[in-house]
Amino acid sequence: MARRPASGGSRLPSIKDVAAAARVSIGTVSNVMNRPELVSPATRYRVEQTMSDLGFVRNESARQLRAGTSRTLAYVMLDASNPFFTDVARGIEETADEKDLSLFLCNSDSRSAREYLHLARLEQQRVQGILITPVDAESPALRQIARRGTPLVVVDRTRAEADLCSVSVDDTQGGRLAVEHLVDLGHTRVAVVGGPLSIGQVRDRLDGARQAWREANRPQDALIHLPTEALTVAEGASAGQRLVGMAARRRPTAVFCANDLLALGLLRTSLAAGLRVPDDLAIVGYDDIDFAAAAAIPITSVRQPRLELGRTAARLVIDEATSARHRHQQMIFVPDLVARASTLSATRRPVAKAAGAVHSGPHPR
Amino acid sequence: MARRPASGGSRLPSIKDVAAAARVSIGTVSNVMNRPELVSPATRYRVEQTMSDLGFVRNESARQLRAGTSRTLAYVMLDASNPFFTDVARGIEETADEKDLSLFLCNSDSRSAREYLHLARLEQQRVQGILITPVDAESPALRQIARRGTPLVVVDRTRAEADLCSVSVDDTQGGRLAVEHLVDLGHTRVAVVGGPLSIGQVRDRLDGARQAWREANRPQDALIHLPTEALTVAEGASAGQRLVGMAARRRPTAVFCANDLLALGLLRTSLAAGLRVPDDLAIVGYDDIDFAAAAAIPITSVRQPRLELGRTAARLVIDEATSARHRHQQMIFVPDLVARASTLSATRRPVAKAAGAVHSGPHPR
DNA sequence: AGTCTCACTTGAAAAGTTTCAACGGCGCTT
DNA sequence: AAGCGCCGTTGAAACTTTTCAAGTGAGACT
Repeated sequence: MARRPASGGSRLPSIKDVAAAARVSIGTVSNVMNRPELVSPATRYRVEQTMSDLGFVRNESARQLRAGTSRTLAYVMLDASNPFFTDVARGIEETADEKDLSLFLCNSDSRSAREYLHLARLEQQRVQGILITPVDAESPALRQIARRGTPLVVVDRTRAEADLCSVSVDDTQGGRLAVEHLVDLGHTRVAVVGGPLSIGQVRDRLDGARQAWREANRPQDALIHLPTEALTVAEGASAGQRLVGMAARRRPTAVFCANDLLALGLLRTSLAAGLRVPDDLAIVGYDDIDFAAAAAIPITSVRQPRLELGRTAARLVIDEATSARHRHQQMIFVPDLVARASTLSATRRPVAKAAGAVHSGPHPR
Repeated sequence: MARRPASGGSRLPSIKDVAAAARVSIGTVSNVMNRPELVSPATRYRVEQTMSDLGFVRNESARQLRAGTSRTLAYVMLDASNPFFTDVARGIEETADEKDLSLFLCNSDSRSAREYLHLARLEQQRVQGILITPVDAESPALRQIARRGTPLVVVDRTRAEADLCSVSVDDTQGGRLAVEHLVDLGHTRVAVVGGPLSIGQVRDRLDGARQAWREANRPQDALIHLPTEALTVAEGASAGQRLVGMAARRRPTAVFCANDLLALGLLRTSLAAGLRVPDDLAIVGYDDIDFAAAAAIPITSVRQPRLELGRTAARLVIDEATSARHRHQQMIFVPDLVARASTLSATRRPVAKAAGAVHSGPHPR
């Protein structure tokens, strides 16, 4: 059983107390923990007993100070309540587990000030590496951290300058896929929903949408933009209100939402207002979070390989931390479109199974 | 601009380097950081300049080793991809921010081994306090950690022994609310969906459901249990399959799901199979996550005050860490029911607005 | 001129661990 | 009996910071 140390205070026993109680030197106790093969079985056993008797807990600060290495990675998430990012985190975790590193999650909640605070603390903590989906991918603070020696990789964004590792998905291409899909289905009035434009992902996705629209030779003004303040279900619902408020003949017959949360909110408002989806209004989302497929009318969405994103990012940061000759890389994944009921009307649906999701392959141009 | 230290290696400059470059003693540099009012403005300015010139980053391990205090809290979450827990985390964060503490999130993913690993590392890290939604609330490991001196509070579970602080919501009561609601609506065949029973929350919610059923004098065998392997959308869908496979006259007319993820999965399968919700099948979920309200048919759910849960837990752990005379407390919140379209058929719906969610007050017995 | 105060600054100890050169004893070999 | 190598153990230095008693010097007061 664990007992408190005999001393009056509540101080945890140190390696010194263990050494004294086990009648060995401090060095031996340390060896028991770090290189047990150097210690004779008898001594080792005695020391281990003493450690558990005393309730010894190794002091990580001291360990790290002396040894100079830490065993943790950190991921600074843009929005912990968006399942997309928790899935990325899961991917990171997988690789971290393999390498016996632990992962700390921090949430910047899209606020630069919070992000900065987290980064400062992580750097002071001398974590092995930082993964971050930054509020602003071009921030010079990121490079500074990397330059000072903490490996850092940008997740889900690319930096214009290639001065850092980054792992991302081609958002422009994703936007194109979405709109090409709608064009293929014959839609001629389409709305793109999303904002704020300060978020790079949003900009790129909408840009891609516009490109595809232009290339399909559709008139500029038949693609309208409904701005939102954030990428949330509530904002999606509010955009939906604006949409259903429009006169039926002016109203777009399809919308592309910059992420699935918006799409979910918009779907709900539209159904509540009596619109039929997809017949009156087709909806495409982005991210393919589980909730998109689980919606009552499963939502067509641009799928990003989020677990793979996380895994790759973790691999890169570990490489940067351990390999002497590391080159920065910009990895860009290609998204694909998962067509579901929110765009495929029953008559056009290629597969009879009502519940089935249809994975499109790489999209034909 | 930040420059690398002159020395060939990539070692970060230490306080000693700063002192040398600014021609002051080490103690003065430390004072600049920790008690700037003791340092003359001129010196302070010079030291601060030097720090930023050299790209000095304070070593948190050394600071913590010497000062003996840490400025971080940690929350070990049961399932980072369940929005309920990220909302609890947000509540914790709020309080942590106020006290200028930073919060690290760890994900045990419902696996004891991972949980144990995280706890061990956090204890070694000497964090200020640990908040945890444990896989097993009765685990003796939790008490041991608290006894050794790391303040620890259990979130969303109560310990049978009151040897730790805990903050939770009355799950039995929540189960009762759900089933009372269904009984009030006249349902006579009800299914409860959830598992595994090793999860305390699930046990309590189902117990509450049974109690309410018994008290309504409904026959035992008219309340059936559909077990699940986990509390996920996929498992909910699979339970839904079993449900729709039943002969219509034997099939329950309402289900109570142990959480909203199950309810979402089940809702989707039911709709896909052509059942009308709530007329053929009424559905009640648990947790009232945002996605429950955002579903195409908004789901009636038992609401827990999750932000408040987090805030309170954080306050308790901080109290335990700082106040000399702290008494362990078990705080139990009372859930309430949010009635929505998934149980209120159009004819019975009390409010005409199609999209509106109806918050029930404390439920009448 | 001597003493006192005050505002800053300094130097050294201390925190708990890791690391490594050195040591002691033991069994072998010659 | 002397020398050697080996195994297990030891002791001390080092990591970077905080803390605090003590020191310095300038000005004020008597």
